[in-house]
Amino acid sequence: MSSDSSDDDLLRLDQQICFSLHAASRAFGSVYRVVLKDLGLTYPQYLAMLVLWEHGEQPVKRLGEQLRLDSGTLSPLLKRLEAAGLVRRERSARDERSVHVRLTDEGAALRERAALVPRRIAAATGFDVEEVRELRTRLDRLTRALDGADLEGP
Amino acid sequence: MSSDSSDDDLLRLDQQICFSLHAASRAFGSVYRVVLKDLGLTYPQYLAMLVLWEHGEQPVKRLGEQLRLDSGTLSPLLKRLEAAGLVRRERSARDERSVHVRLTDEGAALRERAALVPRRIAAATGFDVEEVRELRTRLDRLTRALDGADLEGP
DNA sequence: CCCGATTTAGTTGTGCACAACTAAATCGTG
DNA sequence: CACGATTTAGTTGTGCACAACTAAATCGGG
Repeated sequence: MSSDSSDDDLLRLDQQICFSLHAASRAFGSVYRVVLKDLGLTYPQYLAMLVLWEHGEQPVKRLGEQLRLDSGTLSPLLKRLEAAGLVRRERSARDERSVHVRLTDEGAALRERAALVPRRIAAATGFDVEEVRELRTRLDRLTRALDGADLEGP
Repeated sequence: MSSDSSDDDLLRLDQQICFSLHAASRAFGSVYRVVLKDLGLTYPQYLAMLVLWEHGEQPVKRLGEQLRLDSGTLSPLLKRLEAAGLVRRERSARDERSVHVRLTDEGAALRERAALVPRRIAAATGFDVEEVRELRTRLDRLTRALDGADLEGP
């Protein structure tokens, strides 16, 4: 990093970095909201369903690790999915601390209709597969760096 | 895009794209939350202050355009900034529909302490200036594409 | 075996995002 | 000028994110 930038320059640059990410994330959310509307899912609910469709029944804990969400977010979200009849939650008999989440028949069936979603999203981005892959790689590296940052004073 | 990908492949790929962005945005939020804590600002409040520091007094409408936020989000956020003594809101005399937001002396003074924030964030990312610039360019292009998407069915 | 530490979900409270709506001021056209 | 259309903030309701906390089950060292 160039050490001759003024703090004022950095304040502007800084705005653009964090803000671009923030804006892109919300723009994605808007597009998903429209596309997911007739599935009756929100964007975070769709992410949870993706994990369940791919990996099947699992405890809340593991779902949270894959989604990077804690129980404070997942518990009410899963309750809503259960109320919608898409999943069931059951305390494990072996370890009564953990709650296993599994798809209902209806939840599993929804996968068929969800299969149309990715193409519509991909079309909306206008990005090709290679470009998306590179962007994803950078974002994942960024996430890992941010997660591991120690944030000592300047 | 290759047309020989199965819908199942796309469901997985799709998860990774939207999810990477979602995760990166939240990871950024976490880092900002820690760094901004002793300024008494949240991440979105900091974004609003950045705009005010750079462009000065302006109506809620224009603030919303720059932040891509509507009044439903901005009104309570600005109320909290006002309660914290950082901004004042006043109905315009010329057009009483619009409310002008301006920094208080305290709000303007906070800029000095905020000047330390960008370097700490930049350090946490581990990205160099050029890499950040390229990532920002891609994200902005993505946001524009998503904003302009018409979302016709497949 | 026992009791403190750990693990796992859930609850509570705060704040952001956004859709849908209301209220009031202003604009524009006949 | 009158009056409907538009603009601008604000309000309400839903859902997500996360910190801080609680409750209950399990684990493990003495």
